[in-house]
Amino acid sequence: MNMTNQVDQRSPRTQARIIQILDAATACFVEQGFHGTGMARIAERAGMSAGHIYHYFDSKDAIIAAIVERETSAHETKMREFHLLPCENLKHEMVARAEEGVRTNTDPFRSALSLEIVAEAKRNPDIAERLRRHDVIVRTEFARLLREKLQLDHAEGRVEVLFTLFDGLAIRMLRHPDLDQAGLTRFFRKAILAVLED
Amino acid sequence: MNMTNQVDQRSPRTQARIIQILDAATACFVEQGFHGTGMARIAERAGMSAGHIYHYFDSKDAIIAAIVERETSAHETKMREFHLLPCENLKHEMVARAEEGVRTNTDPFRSALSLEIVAEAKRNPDIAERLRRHDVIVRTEFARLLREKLQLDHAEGRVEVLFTLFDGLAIRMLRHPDLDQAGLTRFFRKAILAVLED
Amino acid sequence: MNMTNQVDQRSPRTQARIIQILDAATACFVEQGFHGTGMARIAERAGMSAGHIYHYFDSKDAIIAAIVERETSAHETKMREFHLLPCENLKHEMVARAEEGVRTNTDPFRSALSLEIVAEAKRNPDIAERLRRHDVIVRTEFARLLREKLQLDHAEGRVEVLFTLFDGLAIRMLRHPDLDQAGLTRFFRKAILAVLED
Amino acid sequence: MNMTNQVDQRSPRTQARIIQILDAATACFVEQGFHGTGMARIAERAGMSAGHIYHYFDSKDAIIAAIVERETSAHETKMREFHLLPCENLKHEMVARAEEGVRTNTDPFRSALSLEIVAEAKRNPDIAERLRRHDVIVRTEFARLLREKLQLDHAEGRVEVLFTLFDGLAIRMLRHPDLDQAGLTRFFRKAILAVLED
DNA sequence: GATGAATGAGTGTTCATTCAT
DNA sequence: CATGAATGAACACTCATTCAT
Repeated sequence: MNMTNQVDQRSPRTQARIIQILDAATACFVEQGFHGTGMARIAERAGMSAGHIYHYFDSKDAIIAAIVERETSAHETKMREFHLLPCENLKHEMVARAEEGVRTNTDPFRSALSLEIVAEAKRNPDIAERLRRHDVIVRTEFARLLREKLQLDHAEGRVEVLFTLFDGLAIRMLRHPDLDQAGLTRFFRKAILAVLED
Repeated sequence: MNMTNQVDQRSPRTQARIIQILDAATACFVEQGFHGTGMARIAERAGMSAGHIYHYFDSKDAIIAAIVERETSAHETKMREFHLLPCENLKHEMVARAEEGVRTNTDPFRSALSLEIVAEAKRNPDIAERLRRHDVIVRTEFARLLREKLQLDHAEGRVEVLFTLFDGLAIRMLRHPDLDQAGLTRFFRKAILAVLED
Repeated sequence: MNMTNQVDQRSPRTQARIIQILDAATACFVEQGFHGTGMARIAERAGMSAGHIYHYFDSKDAIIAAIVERETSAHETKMREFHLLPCENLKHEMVARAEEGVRTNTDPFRSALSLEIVAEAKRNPDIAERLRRHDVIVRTEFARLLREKLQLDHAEGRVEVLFTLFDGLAIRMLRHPDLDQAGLTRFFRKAILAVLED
Repeated sequence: MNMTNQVDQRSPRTQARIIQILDAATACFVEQGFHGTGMARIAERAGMSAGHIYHYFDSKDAIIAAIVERETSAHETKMREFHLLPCENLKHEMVARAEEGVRTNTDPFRSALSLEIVAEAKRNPDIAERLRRHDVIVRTEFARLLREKLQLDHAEGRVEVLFTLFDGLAIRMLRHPDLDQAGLTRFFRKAILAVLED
């Protein structure tokens, strides 16, 4: 069901190297953007030579593809947890999780990474395709949740608005880095509840 | 108070040239992104030589800065129109405008441009600063509107959520280009109304 | 009939630049081979920056392609001169020209260039194709000459051997740079005459 | 007198490894050229790791040097066989062997290898030197043969032309891969006989 | 004003070679 | 003996920017 959870055939050392590179690259991309980051800088931060990165990744593009894979994979796992929740009080549980989601998505690092991925998707069709495949999955599953567990009609439209809200946070943080999270969360909750209403 | 409304000292010809360049660059950036667009391409599209662009702009960065200026300026003007609306039925008028806003923000060209600017802000502090200055203005004015004309408390928090919704649309379009706009709009309206409720 | 003799649309300055680059590249390739020569060295020798070469040629490969074009073109012109010779004593004229050809093909620069092109053809299919197209032309024309003006049968086979002899000179020079040209020419003539005999 | 016939001090296993590497490298060089072949590819084809090749060869250059050594050595052995032939009918035997030589030298693999070596000699003085030392040997011996067994004067000049013919075949094959070998051979023979004539 | 020739620093990427294991 | 991780120098090529004309 989830190909990314396959047993990794690579040696522990190789896996560690890959994580080193991915972490270094993620940090660089967050700070300076994909195009603003040279392979040399990623290499330096990952503690290896630039040339050696090419033993693990075919190209710079392959690095961001792997980062996207890691992020979307984690996100899908998170989303899947909703299905395990009990039906009763699901709505309030969702609101609680949404509040946690606001905290996560307003984290400067996460929001910056999110934006960087989206920006790269704009000019890299492979990244765009990954993002869309991922979106289909979480969108469909989430709509099914609303339909089956909350007996809501027009689930797709509701999901679009909910996802729009969370997507918007990354840009919001960029425009207003010092926003009052408490004030935001208060009405975020109201908006979500309104979207989840009959 | 508004520097962008200063009488433009430049000759009409010069102004026309500048608009040519800005339009060409905007189109290029939307299609291929800021870093994917070379000065040569902008020049070609603007119908002049690459070198000549430097008579009007100091650098490539200055071009995107001018594009951002133009966009934020237009946006501020749009926002200011709300103050001219009659108090009665203001809420419904706002919802109506919001629906128009959804149409605008989901337009492929506008959403792409919006995203491109945001992406550039991530690595260009000058652009980020412009975006933030602009955000302060529209945020403050819009909050004042809610406070004074709709007698709403916690206006800042409400504004954050409203702006988050609109910002989110550009990303949403990227992730799900074929989304059903009608379904989205229906719950978008519900969310907005909830945020504007006492 | 000869596309390379079309009126050159390029400005004299551009033409001069192209010749500069071609001459510099030819010299470099002769001395250090195609793969042993960096763009920087060609640029230095041509008296311009490396980057600027790309205003005139799309790639390093395009440079060698142009060199091959220039060489084959000149060679075809040379070959075509045979058709203008009077029929009587044509055979002796050919032998005389052959002796001149030995001098040309044993010139260190020419033989080295010739070898470099052939070497490059081995791994660059585009170059190989150019060489083959050129060979078809000169081979066919030369065979026709033998057939029509010298009334020789099996003209193709004779041409192959004659061309083999001249092609061999470049390698011969590499293996024995100090060879006695007079001694060689003496028997070269005998071989040619034998091939041209009834 | 002949260093290549020294008793090989290396263990049979080592010798086998070296042959593996040499065969793999030869095949790679023929297919993709010396510069187009990476050590990784040679290693893969030889069935060992890239690093391990350096236990047997000091460098990539050393591999091609060894290939040249192997080729020239075999060629010298072949040439030496002429001395064992009876004097009578030697000329016709030589022509017969020449025809076999045409077949060998027009073999795609052999001609490609031959050209690759020559190309490498152009930029690697060590290879050039090996080729020249080898040429001195076979040239001298062959001239002695013509002088002593066929009573020919100007043996050196005759040898140059004969060798030029055989060297030319590799290039000829590149320029005209589909040439009619029978037609070529017919006049090849005539040329050789003419060169061997009093 | 307007051109486009020219620069040069910077890019991602390759690959022969080394060496710890 | 054998591996393959690791290096680093080299490479072709791009592009914003300048400037003589």
